Amino acid sequence: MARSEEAQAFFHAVYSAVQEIPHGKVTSYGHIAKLVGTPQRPRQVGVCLKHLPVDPSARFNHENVPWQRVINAKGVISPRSQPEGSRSQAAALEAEGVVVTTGALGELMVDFAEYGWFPRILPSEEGDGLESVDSEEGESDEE
DNA sequence: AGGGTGACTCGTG
DNA sequence: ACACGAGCCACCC
Repeated sequence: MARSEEAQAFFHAVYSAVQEIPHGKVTSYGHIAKLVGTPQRPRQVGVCLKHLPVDPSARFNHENVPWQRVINAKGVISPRSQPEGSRSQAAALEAEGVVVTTGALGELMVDFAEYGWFPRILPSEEGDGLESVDSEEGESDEE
């Protein structure tokens, strides 16, 4: 294996958590990090998605992991080295009914109040089952 | 083998 | 409200 078993477990946990995001909803890198029990590593969550295999035969790949449903804490589709990346993410989200708006600076944004998925994280799940309670959140912000 | 980069966040000033 | 700095750590020179 190229990666340490520890890192591999992290990748696995992240991909599994992302698969829990409901169709037509979005969450943040930071929230995924909390779901897998490593709240101080939202950045590594980005690394995992960046390296998500395209190859359909891989255990986790672009087809079975809804990578497009993860955006940053500001409600913006994170800019990449390649502009097309964020564009295709926006397209993938719109394809499942998510409205993506364009800000003054060209940022591709999603309204968390409308599409956000931020289930409460129970202490007993931390770094273990990584299952989550899907409570209808009353996230109020963004405007 | 060593250092820079980045699909992030949060605390400060 | 915006700019920085620190923490994080797998990848890629």
